[in-house]
Amino acid sequence: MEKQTKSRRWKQNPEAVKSDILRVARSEFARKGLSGTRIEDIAAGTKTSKRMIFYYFGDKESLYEAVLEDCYSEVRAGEAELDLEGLDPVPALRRLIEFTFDHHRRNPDFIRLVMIENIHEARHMDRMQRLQQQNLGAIGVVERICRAGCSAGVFRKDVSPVALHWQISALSFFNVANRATFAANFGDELFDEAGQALLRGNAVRSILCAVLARPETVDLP
Amino acid sequence: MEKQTKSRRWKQNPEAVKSDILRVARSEFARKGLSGTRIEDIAAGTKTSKRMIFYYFGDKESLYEAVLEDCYSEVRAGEAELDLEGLDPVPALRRLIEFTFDHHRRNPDFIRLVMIENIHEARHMDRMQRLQQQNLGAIGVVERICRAGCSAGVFRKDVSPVALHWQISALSFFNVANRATFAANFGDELFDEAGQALLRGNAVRSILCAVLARPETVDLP
DNA sequence: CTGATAATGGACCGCGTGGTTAAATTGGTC
DNA sequence: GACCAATTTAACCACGCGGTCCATTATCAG
Repeated sequence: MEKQTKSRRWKQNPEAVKSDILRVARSEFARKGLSGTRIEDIAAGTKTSKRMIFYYFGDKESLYEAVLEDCYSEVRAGEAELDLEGLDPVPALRRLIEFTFDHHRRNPDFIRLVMIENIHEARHMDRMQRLQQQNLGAIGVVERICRAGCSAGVFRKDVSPVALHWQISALSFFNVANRATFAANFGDELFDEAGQALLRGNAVRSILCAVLARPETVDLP
Repeated sequence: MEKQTKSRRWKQNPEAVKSDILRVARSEFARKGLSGTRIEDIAAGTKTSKRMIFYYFGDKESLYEAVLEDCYSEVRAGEAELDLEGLDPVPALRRLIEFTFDHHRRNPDFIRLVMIENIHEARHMDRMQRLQQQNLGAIGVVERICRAGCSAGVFRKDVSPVALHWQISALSFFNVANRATFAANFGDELFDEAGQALLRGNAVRSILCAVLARPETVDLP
């Protein structure tokens, strides 16, 4: 019984077809949204046909949800690569902020899918409870930093891990999500390398500063 | 020649019809996006017919642009009501942040339209240069505060007005735009009144703190 | 009143698009 | 080879929806 690895590879390969579809669908949905995407356009980018999309995913909405879940998992897996073990609270938090900022920049399709999901008031996301665990993990990182920082006395006693995560997300997310309109309104100076470095530095400074018990004791960038 | 005010009011009233259409269209586009919105749905909410929508606005995309411009003007007009005259830099900035935070919360449809416009990579917004002036006005407020704060020595010398505006927008915008997915992932505790007060206070603290030359000299909330 | 124009109503059209039906091919099993 | 289920192809369909045509009414100038 050497099925998956050998016999399947001869000609038919459903897994490959499915992930091929998911790949193309992700980019289409991210670019055009749920209603804006045409299944035929997805099929065109695939090695397979429109019919197969319905064969494997049922309908448009289910495909969209599969894409969302797929993309989310991948991104959360990427986040898991961040290692803060052994770092003191302040450098750990600094690194977390910088990492998140960069990570969001590297995953614009994910950001766009989340934007789109917000337009839909998270209707589909609500249904996928598989993500909840991974999300708790994301908060866990912040929580550990907060505990360490508080008990060491360097953080304010009243920092809220969720609010802190919110703040990190807000700056990192907005940077990618609203780039188009912000640039259209106020110019694109903030979006070249120098501008991005400035925003990233500002993010670190402002968040750290807000969290520290005595900001003046730490040198901020 | 008492046209607008009298004769028009008898039966026909194009301006009223147009603004009626705009009103309904705004809410539909904000909720469903450009491709997700059905003109017939707009018509259904109007006192007039689908036919008239095309009569006055030509096609769907033009209507969408009209909505965008209309909404933008209204919101920018609302912003103009903020009066910072006579305030010192620090309280002025604090008030600007609080005002923006609240103002965004009060205008979710505007936020959603901007989100949607970002999905479209600001394609339509680019074409409406009528907004540029109003946008410069928005930056002007920040600029004045910065100049005052810098020359008074209370702000860091290197604060960038555009970056500062970016930061204020980021927190205020994300708070409304990503409420759905954030709540789906991490719970809605941050979105009741207490949570919002916390986020608003954090926004003030972190931004102020990042801008001040010597944070420890000012009492932060 | 009359003629011209702006504003409506309502039926209508065409085609893009999500989704399906039915038949053919493939790979594995005995 | 015979048989079966999974996979794939190609043609097809229904209909929602953006947009239009044509006839009718309201308004105003003269």
